[in-house]
Amino acid sequence: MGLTKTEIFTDEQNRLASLFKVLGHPARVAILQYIINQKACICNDLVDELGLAQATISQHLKELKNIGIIQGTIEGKSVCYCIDEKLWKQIQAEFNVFFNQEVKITGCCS
Amino acid sequence: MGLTKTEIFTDEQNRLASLFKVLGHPARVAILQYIINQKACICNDLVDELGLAQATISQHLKELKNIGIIQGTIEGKSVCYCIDEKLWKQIQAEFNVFFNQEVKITGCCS
DNA sequence: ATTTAATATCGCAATATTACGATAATATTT
DNA sequence: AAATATTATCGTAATATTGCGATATTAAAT
Repeated sequence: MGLTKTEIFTDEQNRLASLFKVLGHPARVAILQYIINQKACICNDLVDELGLAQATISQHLKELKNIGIIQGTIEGKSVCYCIDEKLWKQIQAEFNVFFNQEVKITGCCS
Repeated sequence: MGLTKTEIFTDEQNRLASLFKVLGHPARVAILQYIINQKACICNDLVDELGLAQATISQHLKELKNIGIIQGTIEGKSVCYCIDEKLWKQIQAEFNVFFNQEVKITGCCS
C-alpha cells in the first residue's frame, strides 16, 4: 500500500487535500514567506537563505509551481520567482470555503 | 534522508506546515466534511461511508485528534466524534494570518 | 461470565517523500 | 568557443505515509 486511494473521494476533496499537502512542508512555507518578505521577485538567494541543498530547493520550488502559487520567469542565467497574487488569493478563498462551512454540533459535544 | 529538517525552520513555519500536512489527505478532508454535514456527533458510520478499512479510518481520526480539530467522546461502546469549533476557527485564523500577508511584487513579475 | 459490538493498536508491505551529490541544460561572460 | 554561473533533472538512500489484516481493548448486552 502506501498509495492514497484518490478514486474514492470527490474531486473537491482531492483538490483541497492536494493544495494543503503542498503547503504541508516547512521548507515550502519558508520559501513562500521569504519571497513575500523580499517584496520582489527572488532569484535564488533561497539556497543561501534556507539551509538546504540547491537540488532540494529546486524540487520544492517545482511543487509550488505545480499548484501555480508561484511563477518563475527566466532572467538571463537565473530564474526569478514570485508569488502569483491571483492564485494566492484563489487558494486562500478555496480554504475559506472549506472553513466557512457551518459547524453546528448538536450532540454529545455540546 | 527522507527526513524533514525541522530544526532549520522557525516554530511558526513548522507549526503551519504541520497543520497543512494533516489536512493534506483526501480521507481526512472527507472525514471532516462528513462530520460537519451530519450536523451532529458521529459514531463511526465513517467506515461504511468512506471506502476504507476500519484500521485506516481509525488512524486518520487519530491524526485529526492530534491537532485538536476533532474531539472524541466515549459513548458506551462506541466513540462520538465532533468538530472542535474553537480549534476549527483558530486553525482557520492561523491560515488567514499566513494568507493575509501583504503580497506586493515589484520586480520581474509585474 | 460469555458473547457481541465498536474502536484502537500492532505489524507489515507497498508506495511516497525528503534530501543530496552528480550531472545535464541553459545562458551569460570572457 | 571556452569558461562560468545558475537552475533543473537524475539516481539513490533514508525515512514517512498509507492501507489493511490480525489482534487487543473496552463496554454493553445476554
